Amino acid sequence: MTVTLADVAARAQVSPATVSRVLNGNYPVAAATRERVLKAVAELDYVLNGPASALAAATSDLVGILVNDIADPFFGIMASAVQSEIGGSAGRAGGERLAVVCNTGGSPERELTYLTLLQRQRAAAVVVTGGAVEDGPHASAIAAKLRKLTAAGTRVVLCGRPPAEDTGAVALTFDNRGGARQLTAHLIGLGHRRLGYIAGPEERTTTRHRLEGHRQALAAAGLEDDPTLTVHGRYDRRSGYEATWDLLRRAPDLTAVVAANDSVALGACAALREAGLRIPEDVSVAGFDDLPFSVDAVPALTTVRLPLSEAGARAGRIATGREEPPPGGIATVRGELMVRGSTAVPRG
Amino acid sequence: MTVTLADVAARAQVSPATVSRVLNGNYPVAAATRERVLKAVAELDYVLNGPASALAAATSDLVGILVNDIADPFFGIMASAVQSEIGGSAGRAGGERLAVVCNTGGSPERELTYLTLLQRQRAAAVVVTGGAVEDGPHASAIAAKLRKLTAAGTRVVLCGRPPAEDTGAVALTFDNRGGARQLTAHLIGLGHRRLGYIAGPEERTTTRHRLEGHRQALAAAGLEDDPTLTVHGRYDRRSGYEATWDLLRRAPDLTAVVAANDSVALGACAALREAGLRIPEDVSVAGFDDLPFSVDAVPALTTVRLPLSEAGARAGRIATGREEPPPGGIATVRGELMVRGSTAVPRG
DNA sequence: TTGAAAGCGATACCAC
DNA sequence: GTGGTATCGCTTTCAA
Repeated sequence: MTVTLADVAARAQVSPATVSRVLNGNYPVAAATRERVLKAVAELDYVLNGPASALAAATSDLVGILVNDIADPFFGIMASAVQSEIGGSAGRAGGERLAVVCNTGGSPERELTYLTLLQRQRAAAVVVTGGAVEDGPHASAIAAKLRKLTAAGTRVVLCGRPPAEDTGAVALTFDNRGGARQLTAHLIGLGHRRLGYIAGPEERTTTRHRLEGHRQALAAAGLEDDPTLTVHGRYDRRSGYEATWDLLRRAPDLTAVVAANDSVALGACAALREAGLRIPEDVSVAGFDDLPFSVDAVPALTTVRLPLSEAGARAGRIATGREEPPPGGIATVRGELMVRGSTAVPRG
Repeated sequence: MTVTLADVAARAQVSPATVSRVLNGNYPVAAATRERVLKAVAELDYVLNGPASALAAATSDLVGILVNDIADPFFGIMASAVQSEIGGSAGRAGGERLAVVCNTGGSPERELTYLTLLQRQRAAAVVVTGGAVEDGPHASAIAAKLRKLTAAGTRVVLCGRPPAEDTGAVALTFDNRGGARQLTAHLIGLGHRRLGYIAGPEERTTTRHRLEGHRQALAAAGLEDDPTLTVHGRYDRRSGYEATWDLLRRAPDLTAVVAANDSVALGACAALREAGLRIPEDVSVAGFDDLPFSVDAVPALTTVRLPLSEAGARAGRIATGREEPPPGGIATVRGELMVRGSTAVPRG
């Protein structure tokens, strides 16, 4: 029924071993023989059997990419960069690697499930993106899994997530603390004194780090860290919308809102407009990530632009062994403050 | 080194066959035996070897999802829906299926490459999303590949792409023509007479269909189809931005712009604002897709909302055999016109 | 440079 | 309900 390597061998009048060698290209084969084999492959329309190949070779050419939310361009941009980087170069059996983008929905359980699935597939590499959940048992279960993966020869790269101790995983982390500090400091420099802060989910590392940076900036300016000005929510638009109404209720005198993420910032803008406030005349909005559409949505937005593509590309290269991991296995990638004319108009 | 099924069998004092049955759960096994096996699995921390399993069973639990641009939320939303639908139910070997999201970048070559890669992996199903390229040789090469996939038992579902003849692929198509007709008719109903149209890439099916719908609406209203009012570009923001400037140069008197896609619409808005025009007072903007962020970016946008999640979910269910394919293998999914208060203010 | 043959690890058929 | 075992298709020594 299906064409096998043996069929190709028969047709080309060579042994299966030779066909395998031609296909994998990592072995000397006489030019004439190679021609004959390639011809047979084409004529029979032969397609290598991936599972059989992976079984025999004890590795596959799958590369897993874990993302929290595939519908969020933040991850889409990173995943895209990783993928184009790993797909490019030649690998085994046909030269192409298959990138597997897995959507965890931010749930540690699904993250673990996907890691197991990739382990089962004997993935060549795994890139885990996005902030981690800081819950103890989950974190250690994931660390244990990462350890097993690296032990089995799978390269593991954490992209935009803090290093995992003793796992053998390489980490490219974003400077979330520093970025948030810069962002808030900029607003304070403009004259803002009452700043609302919309944070992400409580137990995430990104949430905590960004919040810490925000507080550092407040402290550095001698401003009080009024707890009523901080609201937690999810990393999405709706959450930003609701949190902003919440903030306006609690502190009608605020003049700026810092959002821990671009989607959240968009929701904040929607709420502000609905409340009859003008951006940036009445309230300045600032956010993290700087996704392309935010430029259109909020022309005056001030953001910290994270180098998603660069980080993703680098993660992809490290995952495929085309770039040396950073010394110590950890590198910190810094964001850039993007100012698009936000102004300070302390109200009242 | 690595733990195999045989090791588990030895430890549980049963045969490999029994372990396999317990793991796959599709065979009667005595409760006591099952317990013992599960215990051994846990103790040895055994992980099934996917490739070996796929080889022996002649199928894998991989499901491929092809998208044109993973950084575009349009595809992210669909992919997310497909994935959550296929991951949900129990399958073989552990109950989980692995969704493989592949980024083709809109290139037919890469599409073909990925289909081959999935064929090589003996994927259980493939969901191909987004418009197809209408180029003859490519189209037929892809059709041939789809035919081979279905012949090999892989379920193929086209989601948001026109049916492929005689391939055995199920098609869920969006009513792009009808949607575009509705959209343009709505604007005409508001009083607009000079409408710019920003189309997608020339050779795409979605581009052509949406443009046809637009023209049908113009014709129905007895309006001339001025070719200078139509501009082609890519399906992204930048393209919308450039095309809009182009349109404004050619036809300064236009009062509405229809964009073939949401990202394009955002770019159009940016250009209009930059040109000093107000939306919707001076120019009304209308678009396709209705992505979440567009609500914030362009509160007055009129769009055709495509049911991306529903279509994706349905594609996922069909791909996993949990929903019957539509009669004839083709179903048309209709979009909904979303009006957010765009107005007609014929200028001049 | 090429061929022969021994696995790789799980599945599923056939007995018992 | 459970065990034995041929088999899946390819890779990779080892020889020639």
